[in-house]
Amino acid sequence: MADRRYWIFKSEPTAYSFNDLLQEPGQTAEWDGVRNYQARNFMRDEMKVGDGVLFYHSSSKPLAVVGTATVARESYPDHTAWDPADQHHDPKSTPDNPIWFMVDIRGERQFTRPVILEEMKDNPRLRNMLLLRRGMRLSIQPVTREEWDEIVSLGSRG
DNA sequence: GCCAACGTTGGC
DNA sequence: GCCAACGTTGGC
Repeated sequence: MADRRYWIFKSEPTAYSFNDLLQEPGQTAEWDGVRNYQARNFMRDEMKVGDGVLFYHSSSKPLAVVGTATVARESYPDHTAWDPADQHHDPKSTPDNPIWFMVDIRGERQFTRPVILEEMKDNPRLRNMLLLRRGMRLSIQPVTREEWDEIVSLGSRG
């Protein structure tokens, strides 16, 4: 898969954790609720089935990448935007003219140990990671092959 | 709980 | 189209 791309998805584990993903049927879940255009564009325009996903726990202890997932379904409209009862309801989005999109991801591997944010900051190989940039709040970010390899390698150590 | 760094909204 | 006000994110 020469053109496989890599991403990092942030999630607050109190809202949805990596463990929650692993307990889904088929370990697969809709990544719904994203209401940021840049993150949407990544999902809608750039993600392909098979892309790698680093699963990052934000606003938690520890702040860390805890495992990997893969994109299991290419983007399609996020139906939660049409649901008035949903927390992420957006009346501007309709089935005829959807604004928000999502992909499905499938849990792949839980790390043998979390790769914590502090450690990532100290790692010269991750110096340029978007995640570590001041003020970078995007919940979905692209990750380079090198960054992916480094983090997966760190997370695979005993 | 604080607050910096955003993104969005809406008046003009 | 500008930009102040506001809301949110997310590390600290």
